Amino acid sequence: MRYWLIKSEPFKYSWDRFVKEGSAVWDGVRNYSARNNLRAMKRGDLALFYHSNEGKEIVGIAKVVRTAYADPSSEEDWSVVDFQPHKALAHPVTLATIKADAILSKMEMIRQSRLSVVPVDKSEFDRILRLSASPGRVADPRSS
DNA sequence: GCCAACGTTGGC
DNA sequence: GCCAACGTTGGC
Repeated sequence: MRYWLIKSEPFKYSWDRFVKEGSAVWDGVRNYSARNNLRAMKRGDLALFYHSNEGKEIVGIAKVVRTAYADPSSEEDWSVVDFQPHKALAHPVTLATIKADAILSKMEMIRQSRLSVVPVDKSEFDRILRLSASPGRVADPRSS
């Protein structure tokens, strides 16, 4: 089981709409690294759902329900993956929190800030979940 | 194969 | 609205 992070501008496609519709074809990815990440996803993998531009926070978790297939919105060699909502975060985890955290500030999403589909380590994923359980920040284990 | 020009993403 | 980072394109 692997973990990922997928980005969406809420004005284009929001978490709320994703939940309302019950599933999403993740199309429109036009970057080779992002495409390769999509292609590496397996059924059941979990992806953090991040709102870029507006919000700048992780708001929920999506689950891969269909692995990569040809993007119907393109004649070229692009891929899509189907997701279903898995769980909303009780409290969104903001970019500011991520950047201020010793573990999370090393995330690929920070290193490669423009990439819309990035891998996430299990330790990072677990920490996001912990932070999302309560409002505000949770003490960094390394600093205690 | 190099690199300048340009477009896009996304944070600020 | 600006700009940094980075990917892509195309001339040479």
